[in-house]
Amino acid sequence: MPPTTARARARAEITAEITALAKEQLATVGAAGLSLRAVARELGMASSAVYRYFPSRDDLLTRLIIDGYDSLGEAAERADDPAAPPVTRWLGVCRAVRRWAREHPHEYALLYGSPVPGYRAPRDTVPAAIRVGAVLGRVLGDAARAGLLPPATGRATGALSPDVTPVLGGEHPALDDAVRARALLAWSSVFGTISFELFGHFTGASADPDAFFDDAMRDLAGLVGLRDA
Amino acid sequence: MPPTTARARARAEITAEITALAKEQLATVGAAGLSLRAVARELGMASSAVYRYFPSRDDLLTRLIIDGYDSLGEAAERADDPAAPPVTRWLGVCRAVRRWAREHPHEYALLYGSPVPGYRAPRDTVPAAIRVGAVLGRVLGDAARAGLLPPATGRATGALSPDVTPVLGGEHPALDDAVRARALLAWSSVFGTISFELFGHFTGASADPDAFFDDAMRDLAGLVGLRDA
DNA sequence: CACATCCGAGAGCAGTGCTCTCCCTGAGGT
DNA sequence: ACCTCAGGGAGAGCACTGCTCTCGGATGTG
Repeated sequence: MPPTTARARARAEITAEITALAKEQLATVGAAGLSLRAVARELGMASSAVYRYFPSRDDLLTRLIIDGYDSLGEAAERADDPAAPPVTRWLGVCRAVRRWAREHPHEYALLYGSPVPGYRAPRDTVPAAIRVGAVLGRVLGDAARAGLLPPATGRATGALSPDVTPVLGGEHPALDDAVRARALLAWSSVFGTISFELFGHFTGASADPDAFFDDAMRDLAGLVGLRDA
Repeated sequence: MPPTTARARARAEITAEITALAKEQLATVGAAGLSLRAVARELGMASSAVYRYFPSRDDLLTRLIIDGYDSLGEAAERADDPAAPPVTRWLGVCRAVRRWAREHPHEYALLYGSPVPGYRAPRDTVPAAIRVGAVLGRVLGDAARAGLLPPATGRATGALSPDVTPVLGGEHPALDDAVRARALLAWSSVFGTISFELFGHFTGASADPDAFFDDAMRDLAGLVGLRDA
């Protein structure tokens, strides 16, 4: 259902122009430097006019955040080859995430860095945010179903909410809370390593960042119990 | 050598007052909301006068960053009981870091969140930043020297810079690059987990965050080869 | 005492997010 | 065909920011 009325068409178009320009500005000056007035200026319209499309700067940011999650999620999905063995898949997805992060550092910082001041992520961002995690979760679930996961230890700690089950591989005898908890740990670890690298906490620590990252991701795969063949 | 001249005394005092007030403001409104003018106002002085003490807002931030690293580092050091077994020590330090992070969320975000826009951390922050890592490194080194680490695998990938050796346990036959790399991974994972929790990426995922964190940290300890007894 | 330095205050510049008011255009209903 | 009324643009304005510059007064040093 493309917007039939000319008004709606124009509105959608201008909204897209604004977000595109904002994304450009985000990529160059970062989230904190993103200025509504600047995009308006560059777009040749009064700053007040932009408010017809985005009620506030935070709403623009929310748009960018959602788009960012989607862009990252898509990159992860595209990088995943369901036919490949588990560890290979895991590594491939991790590499894709890292690659995306290095190509879009400001966007990455917006997603996984400090929350924007006084800004609470609205619920709308959740579905997009889950996409990346879901890819890793699928790798885990597929491995379980292929019998490539060690038997569950049964050390269910009750630390996890049942809500995460579907996104972390789904139900399977080899997937108990302990495994899922380790998957969650691995997930946050992936972003921890990437963040550390991107935000400069590793500067001077690794001589070969690519090799270090690959080794680390393989270790994480091993932590959650993934193995090939 | 306390500053004898009254001028220097007053200067140090006012500098301290400014940082204290800035820290307060940081704790309430966050780094992005930190306003030099507000500090000046609350201090009863003209905004321009503050610039006599801090050439720019970023310099104030640098001060807060260094203090933050030191505060966190001290918390970690105080939490470490060198007499305890390795995993206990590891867990204790991790818990202290998490505790500090939860008590100082904005300060934590300033240290480990997105880098401040257009702001490059000066070299001064490095020594303070290393303190936390050094505590974990010491736990690793002590474990190695106590013979509580599995023998090195010898899978030296050359991914690490030799600069990290001293801070990651020092020289020891049980500490090769593979172990150190895993320690570095564990380090970033600790902060990845805490960041995810603090920045809301775990919301709804863990029913018992404390238990989840402890389990995760224990898993990480196992990953680097730590074990008790 | 004289000189130099330090340091506070005020005005001012350029920029920000956001609001309010005014006005015109275009779409929908009668 | 007309009238109405929402949609959307422009401009002025408010309160705020970081930062600079200039002007005096206080303070320490030769």
